[in-house]
Amino acid sequence: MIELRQFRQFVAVAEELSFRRAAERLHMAQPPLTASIRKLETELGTTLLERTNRVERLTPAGRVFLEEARRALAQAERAIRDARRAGEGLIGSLRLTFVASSAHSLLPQLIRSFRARHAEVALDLQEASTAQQVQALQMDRADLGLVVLPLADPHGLTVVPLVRDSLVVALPGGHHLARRRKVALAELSREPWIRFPARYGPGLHSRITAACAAAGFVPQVVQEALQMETIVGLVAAGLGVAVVSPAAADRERHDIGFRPLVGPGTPIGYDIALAYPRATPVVEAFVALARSAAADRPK
Amino acid sequence: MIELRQFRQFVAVAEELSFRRAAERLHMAQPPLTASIRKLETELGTTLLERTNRVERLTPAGRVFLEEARRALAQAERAIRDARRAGEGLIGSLRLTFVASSAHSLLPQLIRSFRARHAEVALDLQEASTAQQVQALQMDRADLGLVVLPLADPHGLTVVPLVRDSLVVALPGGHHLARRRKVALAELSREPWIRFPARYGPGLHSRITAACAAAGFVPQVVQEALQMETIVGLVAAGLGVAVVSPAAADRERHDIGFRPLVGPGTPIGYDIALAYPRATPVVEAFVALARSAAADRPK
DNA sequence: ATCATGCGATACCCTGTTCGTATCGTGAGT
DNA sequence: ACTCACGATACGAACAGGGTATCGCATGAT
Repeated sequence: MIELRQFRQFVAVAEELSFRRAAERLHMAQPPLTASIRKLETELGTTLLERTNRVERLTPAGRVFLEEARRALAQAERAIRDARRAGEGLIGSLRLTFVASSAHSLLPQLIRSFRARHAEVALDLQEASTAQQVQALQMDRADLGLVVLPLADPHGLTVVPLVRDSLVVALPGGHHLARRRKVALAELSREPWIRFPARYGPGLHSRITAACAAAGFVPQVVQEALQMETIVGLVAAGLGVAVVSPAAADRERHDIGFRPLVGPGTPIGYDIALAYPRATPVVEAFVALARSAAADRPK
Repeated sequence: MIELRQFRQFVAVAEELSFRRAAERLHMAQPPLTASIRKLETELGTTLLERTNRVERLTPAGRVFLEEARRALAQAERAIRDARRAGEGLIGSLRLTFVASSAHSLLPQLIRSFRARHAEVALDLQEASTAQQVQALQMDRADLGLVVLPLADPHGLTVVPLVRDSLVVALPGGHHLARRRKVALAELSREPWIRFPARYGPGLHSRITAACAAAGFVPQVVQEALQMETIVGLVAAGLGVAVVSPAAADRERHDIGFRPLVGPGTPIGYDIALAYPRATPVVEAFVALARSAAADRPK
């Protein structure tokens, strides 16, 4: 059976047109090279070199073989290189799902730094609720999910908590609660609420609703809005208060204030985590990157 | 260094998803196969298979490597196959030159039968005088030439005589020489001649001129013509006689006759031969074919 | 729960191949 | 004619690849 070694050896001889120089290039002695080429010719059933006392030229078969052998060597190289790069997560694809609430702060940052280092990984991004993501991950329709904890059924999934966001309440300027350093959830029981619709980020939505129920009230929602900008605007206009992720606090202005929201004593928070069914190199690379990004991030 | 054997082994394992079955397919025992794949993974610096107790699936790197390895194997196969076929003269190219006088009888027949057996050989046909061909062959501008003997300077060329054509003289119907079985060249000394122009087949042209000189006369050329049809027509019309190759005798009609031309006793002939500087497989195949075609051919 | 089955991993040995060293034969250039 | 350079040949040593026997372990059946 003909091996790549013989390809490499023949290419060297063909390019040098000298057994001696080719042997040098291959870091081997000349006699075994001669023998190897001879064996190759026998196996091919044709002569590749026109020999006199020295190598004169290639035969037509030699010219054909040289060209095709070079291609084969290049393709073998490519196979090896690509496998290595795939092993390092440098090429391949990543089907990443994410909760809507991460789309405005955490996700863009992660995507940017991942793209910078793994430009050749094809990213397939898909927004989905945490429950949908768990299903997708378990059914091999996604590789990695950015979810809100806790997971109802984390069976077969590795879960890596990334950041704990404490919720904040957005208050209109001059609101009586705005004088406080922090606001208890129960204090919002009689305030008019502005919320994201439930279908947009059901995980976070239901967490808040559950927390309110635990505090003994049902939020009085006077308005729903999809865009963070809209919500902030409505709050600033005095229509009501809004419980939002701290990412929204970037939009601090004179006519709106953000205050930490606390439950019975402790901040009301929600954990964002990465979940995946199998640790492929690409997944591991992304997780490692996300971990360090999360560590850098001020709580 | 990674070898094709490892490619083949991995492809087998990846396709069977079982070391045992793959080993069977490869006609080897399972333990060395396991060891070989392990070594491959070490050399690649990445794992290719997800193993539990058995082979579960390919890793992303494994999928990449499988695809690229298949391509590499296919390319290696192609290299081997093409080298073999080139060695048998089944692929490649042939730069064939030929004298104009062969273009109407011998050449087409050779080309046809060569093409039938060597369809994938690229034929590069070029008409040239014998002297030009000799030069082209010696300067590696042609691989094989169909020439008229003798060669002035056959240095470095192998010459294979193919056929000896005896010249014939074409006579108008009713011409006084038409009653003869054969005609001596000297008898044409006072006849009006119709000839090919000298630039069209100088080899044969000069042979005839030389033969006339040896017979003590210079042909009285009343008309030159390029096409065999034209010459035959002019002879039939009684304008003169023409010395032509016997291939023209196919055009025998009631108003024209063809008679063998003899010198002092012997037929005046000319030898057509193949000449080549190097015996490549394609050249050898063509020469072998031409020899057997010439042998079959009635003199 | 226990046991049988099947698969891959490990341990060990052997054979064939491949490479290195030494040397020879032979054309080409001086 | 002689020398030089190159490829071919001969032979020995090291190694890698493959074979056999066996183990550990997960899965599925009883």
